[in-house]
Amino acid sequence: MYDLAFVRGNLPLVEERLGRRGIDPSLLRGFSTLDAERRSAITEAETLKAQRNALSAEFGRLKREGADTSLIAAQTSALKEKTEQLEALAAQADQKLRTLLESLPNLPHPSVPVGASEHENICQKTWGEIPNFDFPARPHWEIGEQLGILDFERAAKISGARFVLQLGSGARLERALANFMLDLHTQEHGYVEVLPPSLVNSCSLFGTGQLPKFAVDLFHCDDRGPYIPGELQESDHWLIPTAEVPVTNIFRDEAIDLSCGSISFTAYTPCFRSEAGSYGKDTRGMIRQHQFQKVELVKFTRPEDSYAEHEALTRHAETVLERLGLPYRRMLLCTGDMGFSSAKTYDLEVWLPGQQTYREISSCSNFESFQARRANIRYRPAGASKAEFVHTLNGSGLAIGRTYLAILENYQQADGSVRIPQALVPYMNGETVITRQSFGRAL
RNA sequence: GGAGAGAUGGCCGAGUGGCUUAAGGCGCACGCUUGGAAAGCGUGUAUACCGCAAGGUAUCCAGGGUUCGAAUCCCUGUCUCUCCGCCA
Repeated sequence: MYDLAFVRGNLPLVEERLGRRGIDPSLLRGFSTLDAERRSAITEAETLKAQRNALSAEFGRLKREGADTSLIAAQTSALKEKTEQLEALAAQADQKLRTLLESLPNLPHPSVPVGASEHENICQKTWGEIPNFDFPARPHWEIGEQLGILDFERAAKISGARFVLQLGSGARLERALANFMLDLHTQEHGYVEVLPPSLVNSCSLFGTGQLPKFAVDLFHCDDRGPYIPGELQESDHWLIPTAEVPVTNIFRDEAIDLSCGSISFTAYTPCFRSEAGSYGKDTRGMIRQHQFQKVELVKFTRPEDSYAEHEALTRHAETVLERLGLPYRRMLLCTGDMGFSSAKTYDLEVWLPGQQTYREISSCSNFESFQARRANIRYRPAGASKAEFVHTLNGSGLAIGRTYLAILENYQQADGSVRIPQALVPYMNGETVITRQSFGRAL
């Protein structure tokens, strides 16, 4: 969400930047009228209220003196009616204005290339050697199922499509990755580990920008009744689509201390996504699941630090891939491919030999003050009397499921076994290769 | 799930219909005092919105209601605490 006064004072700029995102600037056409309507209604209503307050004080004085008060009582009653009408008018205009502003995506940073789709993203770097196998590279679902560590059929029986059951060394690999990533970020990159709730209320989802527009992408619990579109509650429950939501909302409605620099959190959580609208896409394997686990990086920074922190955070995510020896490239997303709340995003894409393609494994964004304004997260700049909105950033560091399958595909061997990257061996209790294993399945 | 008690400024806490945006204390900031510090004394200390400004409006958990007038009375909701039940 943008600052009202900023939009008012910079309408052409806002329209131009929205245009870059492919948003029709005529959306803002009603802004000026609505803004004027709102302001005049507020001014009038407040003038009347001031009169009413003065009369009420007078009433109290007369009452104490035992004088007649019937005239003033009648006057205030009449004023009250008029005031209420004007207030309703102001509230209506305010609501419309708010709805308009809340529906607009963040303005792209000037360094973001203009483009309509992912095809216009810019590759900024590539890292690592693409493996050259002397046997046909297989996709992870074949590798995992043959090793007995991934079971998609039974997961479908238990829960339905887009779930996976991990077993034995396969389950352990997931845990090893989580621990490896958390240790790296806490011990070498200065993040504080947090373990947030996996269910959040709708106010939190509004704060990070998922609500009200993207409700269909989320799982909603009906323990407090159905979701009424647009209604924000503090007591309903949604499954988190990413740890970004609970972690960014840690400081919702607070003023935090950034005098010593940024605050950095890392969190390992499950993530739940409805994947509505992705029917038939990535149906095989564990690329696109209703549930996956992710280690997330979140930063709260002063505005002047946020772009340097964005580069740092992205490097932190890249370091995970480099330590694991997984080839990747860094893409600077164009305006048309960025998420709703982001001002600038880098995607990290890992090489998947089984599919001969790069796939997104991390998305690192600077939201500037967009989320902070929605979630009301502020800080007091040194020497300033007024609190300002912080900048928030986050990135996957990394999505575990996709890291997992990248390891299966990049470290596969001719005999179907999978080597464990050196950095993970200590987390695998010394295991260096995953070989075929069975767990009660008739072989 | 049942019963009860609460929610007031950065913090503690007073306040049961008008003189309360809110006593008092703590904290913090500035000044005086001091060789320096502490103590002491004094002054100040929320946010948002409207307004060119003077100033005004709103906010005592949230939303409704009663009233000429609500922090205060009524209703609903949320959260916290205590006890009981159930439970990893």
